[in-house]
Order: sequence, then structure tokens, then C-alpha cells
Amino acid sequence: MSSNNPNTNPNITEIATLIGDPSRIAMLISLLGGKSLPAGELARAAQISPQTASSHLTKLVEGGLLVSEYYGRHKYFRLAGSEVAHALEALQAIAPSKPVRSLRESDRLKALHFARTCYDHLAGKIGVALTDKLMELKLIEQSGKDFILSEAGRKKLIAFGVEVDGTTGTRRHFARQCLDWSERRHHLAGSLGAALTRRLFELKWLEHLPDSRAVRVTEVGTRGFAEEFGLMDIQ
Amino acid sequence: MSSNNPNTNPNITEIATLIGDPSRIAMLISLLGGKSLPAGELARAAQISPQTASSHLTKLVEGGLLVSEYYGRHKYFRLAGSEVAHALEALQAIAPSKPVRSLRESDRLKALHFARTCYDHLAGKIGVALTDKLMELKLIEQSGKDFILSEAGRKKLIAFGVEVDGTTGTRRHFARQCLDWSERRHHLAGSLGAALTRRLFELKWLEHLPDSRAVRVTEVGTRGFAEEFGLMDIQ
DNA sequence: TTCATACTTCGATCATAATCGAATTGTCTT
DNA sequence: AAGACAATTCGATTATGATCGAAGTATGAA
Repeated sequence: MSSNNPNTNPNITEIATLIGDPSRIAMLISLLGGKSLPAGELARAAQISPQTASSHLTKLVEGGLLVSEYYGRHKYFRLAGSEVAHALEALQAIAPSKPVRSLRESDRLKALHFARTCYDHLAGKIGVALTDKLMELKLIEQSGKDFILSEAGRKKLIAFGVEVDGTTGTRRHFARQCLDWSERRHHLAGSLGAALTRRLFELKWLEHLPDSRAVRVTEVGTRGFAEEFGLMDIQ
Repeated sequence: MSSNNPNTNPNITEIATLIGDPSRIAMLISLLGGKSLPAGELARAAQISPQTASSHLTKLVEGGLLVSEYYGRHKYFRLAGSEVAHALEALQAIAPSKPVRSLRESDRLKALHFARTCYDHLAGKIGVALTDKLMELKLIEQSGKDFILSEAGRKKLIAFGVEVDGTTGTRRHFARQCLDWSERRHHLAGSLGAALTRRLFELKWLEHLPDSRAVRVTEVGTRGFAEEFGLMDIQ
């Protein structure tokens, strides 16, 4: 020691200080799955006001733990990289054993991975699979951060009962791409995604699980997805 | 959502808060090499008064990050386990690279990057290179977050004088992967990593640099690494 | 356009905790 | 024994930063 001034790395202090706040931890843990979440949802997750959340999120981005991206008036945040997730897990590892993670919780988590609503549209394994299928059938195609609905797609979806409401492709946020945390792939969002999802509930192909964003594919749905879209292996 | 109260784990918050203090970080980093140090020395390392240090150390022990032991009128502290070291290194990995102040500092940093002990095992360029070589020689192989010691590996290491102590592969944390902040690669940790490192010091292939976690490869070691493991370019 | 929503900035309040001086306990040395 | 040293406890000070209300900006919807 002696001459050694191991006051090394103000950096690691900064990082640890950044992590060492209850509200910020709550947000970070919410993001641990890899999903992007908007500021508002993170505020709710941490049970703090939007102002406070904004302040925290700014710090987390400046500290290099998060990155952000605008989607319209929403600002989405996600972990800056796998190292961040790794560090959080390493901290979990020395945190005293968690208060009884119930089996029910684990089940709910599995359900969330499989299918869930993301606000108003469909996400999870099913959301991604359906989106893939729509692309495969050339009903939609990628275009920057959006999807474009093809003429064939428009006809097909209208026939299916979706309120496509006029304009085919170019309106802003008509058919957004939304990054899926569980699948790490994009699924269909935007007003078209919402309308399609609405229709799926209407047809009772899908139903909500109680008290959750998770979604179940019904008997009818399983058949329907196969017959209408050639989507097998659903459930 | 809704019924979901993601105010999860006050534990991890506590741990991160504990780590997120400049003085405590300084002490923890001083202990990263795996040594036990008395309170007074830790106070000097953190450049704070003994009173303040005492307060911090009490908290670190209560938080489970350190353990203490009396030796006469001195009280020695050391890291509570390899998980703590692992978490600290994981934090280092996301800490932005430091602005190097002095030449001496740069030298010390280089030494740390080259070879250092991480609690009880070997890290840095050499730690990673050796781990790579062991994989190349099929003495160990990756398996999730662990390594598995092959039968050939077991024989080789026993012949080399490492106390492999029975069970070959499956024990928990027997051969952990540990993310290296300087190399951004994995190196061998766990009890096997510790045993191997112990043997390397025993053979005097490695020696500690004074006042540091840094490690030097000796003359004998340079030859040894080349002959036994085909590890060239050491140094 | 007007209205609602999502987020940010500013300012003030308030609680937490890091810090050290002073005094105390316990241990080692002489 | 006395004196020095190591660590701790207590108390007071102080600075940092988390928090939210109020107001402002930007986007989307009607």
C-alpha cells in the first residue's frame, strides 16, 4: 500500500452508485429481460413520478447503463449491453436469497414469454411468429422502422375483418415495428397491429389471462391460425 | 402489470447501495486480490479516518460482503466470497475506461491487465490465455456458465500437481466462468481455478508484485507455460 | 385548430448518510 | 504498572441527491 493510492477508478464508484438506488434498480430489473420500455412504464414499475423517473433515466443513459430511442412521443429505454445484465446478475448472486419466488410467478413468466399484449398489440412468441408469417405471405414488408401493408395484405386483412381504415401503407405509425424482449425480434405494432389484435380477441382466438398481460390462444384460435395463416405449432 | 409488484428485491438494492460509495469501493478494491487487511490499512487505502472506516466496515460485514477476524488488537477483513469478487469485476467491466493520470499509474494498469489475481484465481491476459489454451487442448470445455473438466484434463492437472479433489465436472462452482473486465473474455474461476492458481504460485511460475493484485510471470514460469501448455508469447 | 398524452426542466424541500472530533474499550509493549 | 496503538461508539455537522409540484415542449388524435 504505502505509496499506492488505490483510490482507483472513480468510474466503478460511479457505476455502483448509479445502480445503488431503489428506484433505478427497479427500472433496471424491469429491463433485465432485454425489452425496451417507455419512460412512463418504468416510472410505474419503480412507483415514482414521471419527473423523478426522467431524472433517473437521464443519469442511467449518461452512465452508459441504458440506451434510449424515440418512438413518436414515447421514449424507449433498454439495457446498453449484455455486460450490464451480467453485472446485475452478479449483484443478484450476492444478494441474500429472494423471498420465495412462487411457482405461480414462474408460470406467469412463462406465459408472458409465449404470448402477451404490448399495450394494444400482440407480442411474445406468437406475436413474432404471426408477424413473420405475414411477411412470408408478402402481406406486409419491412420499411425502416415501419412495416408496409401490401395490396394483397390489405385485401386479406379486410376480408379477415380487420379495420384497416383506408390508407394502405404510408401513414406514420400505421404499422410500426416493435422490438420483442423475449424473442429479440420485431413484431407488428402501430394502429394496424392494434386493429389486428382487436380482431383476434373479437374472434375469440385469443383471450386474456386474469390479472396479466399474458394471453392464451384458444381452441378456436389454434385452428384458426393454422387454417387462415398456416401458423402451426401454436400451443 | 397491475397486480404485479415489480418492486422486487430490496436485497439487490441494498447490496448495490453498499457498493456504491467511494470509500467502500476503495476498500473493496484493495481486498480484491483476496488478501486480508486490517481496518487501519483499509482506512488509509480509502483515505478516510479510522472512525469512518469502522462504520463502513461494519456495514460491509453486515451486508455480507466482507468477513472479519480478530488478530490481537487488529481486526482483519477480507471478501466474503468469490461471488463478491465476481460482482466487483462485473462492475469494472461496464465502468468506462479510466483517464490515466501518471505514467506510473499507466504501468500499474498495464500490469493489472496482463495478470492479476481475482480473489483466488488468475485473471487478466494470462488468465484468459491459459483458459483458452486449456479449451484448445480439450482439457476443459464450456458448459453454460461453467466449465467441465474432461477426463484428459483431470489427468493432466493432477499430474501437474493441482488438487483436483475427486469429482470431475459437475459440482457447483467447481469450474466457474468469470468475465474478465480487461479482456472481455472468460477465464477459469471456481475451486478448480483457485487450485490451479495455487499450484502456479507454488511452482513459482507466478509471483505477486508488491502492493498490488498484479502478478508477474517468472523466468521459470515463462518456460513452464511454453513447455507444459504450449503457451508462447507470455510476457 | 384544440385537446390529451409523454416526457423534460426548474426549483424547493427533505431525508439520508458520509464525515470527523471526542471519548471509550481493549490489546500490546516496556 | 504506564503509555502507545487499534478499533469502536456517540454526537453533531454537512453535503448530496431523491423526490415531486409547476410549468414547458413535443407528439398524436379529433
